[in-house]
Amino acid sequence: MSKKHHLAKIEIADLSEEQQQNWQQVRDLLTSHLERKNQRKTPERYAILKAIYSLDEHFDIDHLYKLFKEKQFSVSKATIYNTLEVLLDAGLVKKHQFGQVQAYYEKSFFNSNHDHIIMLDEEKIVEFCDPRIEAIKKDFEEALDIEIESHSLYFYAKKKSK
Amino acid sequence: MSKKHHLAKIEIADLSEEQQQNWQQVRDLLTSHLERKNQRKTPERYAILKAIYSLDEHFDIDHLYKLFKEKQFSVSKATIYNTLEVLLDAGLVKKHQFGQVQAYYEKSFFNSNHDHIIMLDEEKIVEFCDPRIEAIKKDFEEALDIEIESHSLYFYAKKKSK
DNA sequence: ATCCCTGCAAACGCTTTGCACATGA
DNA sequence: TCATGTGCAAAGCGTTTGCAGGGAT
Repeated sequence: MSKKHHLAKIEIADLSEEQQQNWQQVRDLLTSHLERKNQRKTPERYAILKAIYSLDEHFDIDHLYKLFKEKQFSVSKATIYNTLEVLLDAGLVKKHQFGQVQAYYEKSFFNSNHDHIIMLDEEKIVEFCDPRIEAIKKDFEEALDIEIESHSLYFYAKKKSK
Repeated sequence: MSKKHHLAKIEIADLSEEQQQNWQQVRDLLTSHLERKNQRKTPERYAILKAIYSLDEHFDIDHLYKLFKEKQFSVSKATIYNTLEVLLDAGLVKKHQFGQVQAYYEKSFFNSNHDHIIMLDEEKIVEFCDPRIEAIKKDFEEALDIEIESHSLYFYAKKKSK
C-alpha cells in the first residue's frame, strides 16, 4: 500500500532545532517501550508521537486527526485513540479532563509536572507548579496509609482587571 | 394528571431527624432561589432535591433515576438533568467529573468545602480538606491578577498495606 | 506465515434537544 | 391564560468495538 510508504518517512511537522533534539530521545523512548511490551513499531505510532511533540499546546483527538488530514496523511481516529493509549502507557503523553466534554492531551516529556489554570474568559490555559501540592499528597499518604498514584488539579479563573 | 398529585406529597426518602431539620432549610433555599429567578416551584424539583439530600454519598443521574423508578414515581431523565442544572445554579449540589465517564454529583449544603481521594482498588471516595489549597489559590490570584472561581482536585490512590 | 495493527463504520453511553402536552402562576 | 416545565424519543457527540484486510516481525 503506497500510503504506508509515505507514512514511513512522514514529516508531519517541521521541528525546531530544540524539538529536533528532543525528538530523537522521545522516539527512542517509544521504541524501547514498544520492545519491552512486544508491540509493533508501526509508522503510525511514530508519526503520531512526532506530531504531538511538535505541538506546544494541549490538544484533543480531533485536533490531531485534522492535522493529519491537512497533511494528506490519513490516520483513522481509531488508530489515534489506540496510539494515545500506548503513549499514555509509555508515559509520553498526559490526559486531561478539563471541562465536562472531551479529553485533552499534552506531551509529558521535557515538560515537567505541573497543574493548570483554565482561563474561562479566553482560550488560554496557564501552567503552574507549587510544591505545596506534593506536600499535601505526602501528608495524606502517611495519615491514611495510602499511595497516591496521581492527582488532577484545575483552577478555573477569570481575569480580574478589566 | 393523577401522577402529579402523588408527586406533590412525595416522600421519596425517609429522612433521619437531622435530615428532617436540614430539609426545611434546603427547601427554603430552593424556594427563594426559584423566586429570585422567576422559575416555577414544581413538585419534581422539590422531590429531586429531597432525594438528593437523603443520600449520603455521591451519585450519578442514573442512580437518581432508578431511585425514583423503584419508588413508583416516574421522573424523566430530561427532567433530572434540567433540575440538576437548577440546583447547581442554586449552589445546592456540586458536580464532579471523577473518571472519564459520567458526571457525579453530591449535595453541597451542610457539607462544607472539601476535595476527594478516589480509592482505585475499592469503591470508595474519601473526602478531605486542607487549608493549603486555599492558600495556593490566594497566592496565584494575587500573582496573576486573576480570580479563581472554583477548583477541582482529585487524588487517585491505592491502599498501601496489604 | 503469523497475528498484531489499522481503517472503516456501526455501536455505545451519557447528555442534549425538539416537540407536544401539562401545569404553576 | 400562557409561558415555563415535563416526558418521551430522537439526535448528538466523544469514544469504543467488531471485523476484514494489511503489514511488522
